[in-house]
Amino acid sequence: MRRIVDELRRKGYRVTPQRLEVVRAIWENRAEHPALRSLYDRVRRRMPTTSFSTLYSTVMKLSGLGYVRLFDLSGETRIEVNMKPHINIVYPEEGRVVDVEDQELVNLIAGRLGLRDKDFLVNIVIYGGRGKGGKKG
Amino acid sequence: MRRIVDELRRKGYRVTPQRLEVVRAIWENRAEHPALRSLYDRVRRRMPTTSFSTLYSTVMKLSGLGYVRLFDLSGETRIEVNMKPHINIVYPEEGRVVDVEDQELVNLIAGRLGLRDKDFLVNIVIYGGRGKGGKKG
DNA sequence: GTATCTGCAAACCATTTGCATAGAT
DNA sequence: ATCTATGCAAATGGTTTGCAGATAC
Repeated sequence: MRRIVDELRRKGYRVTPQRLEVVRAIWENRAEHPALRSLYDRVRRRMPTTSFSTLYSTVMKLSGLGYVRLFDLSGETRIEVNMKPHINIVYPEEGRVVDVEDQELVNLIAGRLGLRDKDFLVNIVIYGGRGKGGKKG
Repeated sequence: MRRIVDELRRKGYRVTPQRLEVVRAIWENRAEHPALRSLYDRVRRRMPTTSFSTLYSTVMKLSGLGYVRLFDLSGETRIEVNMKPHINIVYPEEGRVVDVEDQELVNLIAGRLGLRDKDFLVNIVIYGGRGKGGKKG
């Protein structure tokens, strides 16, 4: 968090109020893996002079530096801050993503599938009831 | 496959040449979990008088009936035909999705996370090398 | 015969890009 | 002073929708 900001500065990137607020919002809302647009709403509450462009370029920078990971869910880009291989339970119908702390299971999966030295994320997508209606998961 | 077509007819949906070819293309290319657009290209090779609209509405129908499942990968909608809980290894950088047949591991995960009666899919997303560059996974 | 399907074209909408100005260092 | 960041506004691109004419039943 502060580490990220320092690292940015160290790498020659500039730390602007907008950027600072984007990083802060990502950090504070990391549990819900927010979509870019909902993150944007949050950021604007505290720093109204932030454009989506700025948020976007900041997120891309963080992703490129490996501080953040992006994945799609139902047509939106969502943010994952936990960079360690771990498990997410995904409820596409509700747009909800829940972190599961079970390193033992992660290791077990990695061992079983030969992912020992791989950088990976386990998304377990839970489909609603009957298989009716739902679109993209 | 033929089952699907019969089922469609039984439910009062009409089986047109275009629709037939869409179902066929989905089935034949199921292993690569094609994106809608690439599926469309395939369909047009055999049945040039098919619009994207038609493909789209057919896929949505199949999804609604529970014959097919849709998920996002790097901004595209991709198709999953295997409706049983199973494991997909996803390589977002290459846009590749590989089915893994390991029912034992699936059961193990389900047991461990209490997903016994849930309808789910395990997507294991493999991130490329350094964490640089890559965008959405 | 008629309710559904097809295909064209337009709408949608999150994302992505270009560029002139502002600002961090 | 310099070089990166900001924000506006336009472009992109896959998806989604509306509707008049065509077609499976």
